[in-house]
Amino acid sequence: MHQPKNLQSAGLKSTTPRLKILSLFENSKERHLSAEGIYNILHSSGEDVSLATVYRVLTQFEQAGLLLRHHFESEKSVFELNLGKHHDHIVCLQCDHVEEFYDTAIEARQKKIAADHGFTIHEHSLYIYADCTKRNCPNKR
Amino acid sequence: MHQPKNLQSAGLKSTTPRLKILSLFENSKERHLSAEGIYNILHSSGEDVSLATVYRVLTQFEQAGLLLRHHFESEKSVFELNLGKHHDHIVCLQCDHVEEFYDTAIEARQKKIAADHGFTIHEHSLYIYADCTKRNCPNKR
DNA sequence: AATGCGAATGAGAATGGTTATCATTTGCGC
DNA sequence: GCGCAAATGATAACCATTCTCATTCGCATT
Repeated sequence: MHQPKNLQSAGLKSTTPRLKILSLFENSKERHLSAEGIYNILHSSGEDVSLATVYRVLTQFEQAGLLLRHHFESEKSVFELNLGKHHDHIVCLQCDHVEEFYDTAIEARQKKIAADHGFTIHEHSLYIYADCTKRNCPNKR
Repeated sequence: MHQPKNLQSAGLKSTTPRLKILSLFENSKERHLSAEGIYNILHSSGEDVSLATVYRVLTQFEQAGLLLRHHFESEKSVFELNLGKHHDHIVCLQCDHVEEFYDTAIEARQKKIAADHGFTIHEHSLYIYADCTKRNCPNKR
């Protein structure tokens, strides 16, 4: 019940722009997309959605729990489908490729550290910035 | 040799704006400051430094290794003196207070995870967003 | 201490990502 | 099919940050 399959169960009317953007996230092979990226993809496939609407829809989807927003080192926000499983990210500095990981030990340490400092964790973000040049860097920039 | 005491050893002329900003970081009790914050502090103490200069100096200091730049959840960059000891951050969502920590286990796990994925770590950022309301939240917003 | 020159600064314009405004259009219950 | 609230598109506005360019300053050299 963390990620509703359709828009109405998220309390959102099913409109053309929303459906297009949602299906983009579900079908694109790149899980992590920016507003501008989405706008460009839609326009290059002949779908006209205004940039303002892209931003509005992304924010709504985030609030509805459909999407997660990330702030990597670039200035723009990046979004991914919220599949309900928390994970952290490795971001390639060469090609912007993003890989996901989850580590029980890190999660546990964080909880303990926050507790030791008297805090209650709300959320956290862990981004590892790295080079994947020795591997097959998929989309060199 | 990681954090030069003065500007010339960092290859920077010692000018009034640079000296003021550096001493602000060295003397202010809040280690983490934004460009706007610095501008405001300087102006309320009668020191006139233009906002453009604040931004320029912060960027130069960062490149010289004097300062570290962080992107917390707010849209603006936050800086702190680079004392040469890496650490991560807990950011209070109530009052923006920042606390630092360092955990050997987390560092080790990160290195291992990156290696397992075939990456070479360049750097990483770990921010824990939390509530310190149960403690004495110093500057309620 | 006066000179000169490249670097630094200030004021304000410009930029890039994102949000707000408002007239027009659309989804959808009746 | 009607009607109205909600959603959209076009564009202006916003905010943090960077750029431009004329003026000023640090500092090495006389």
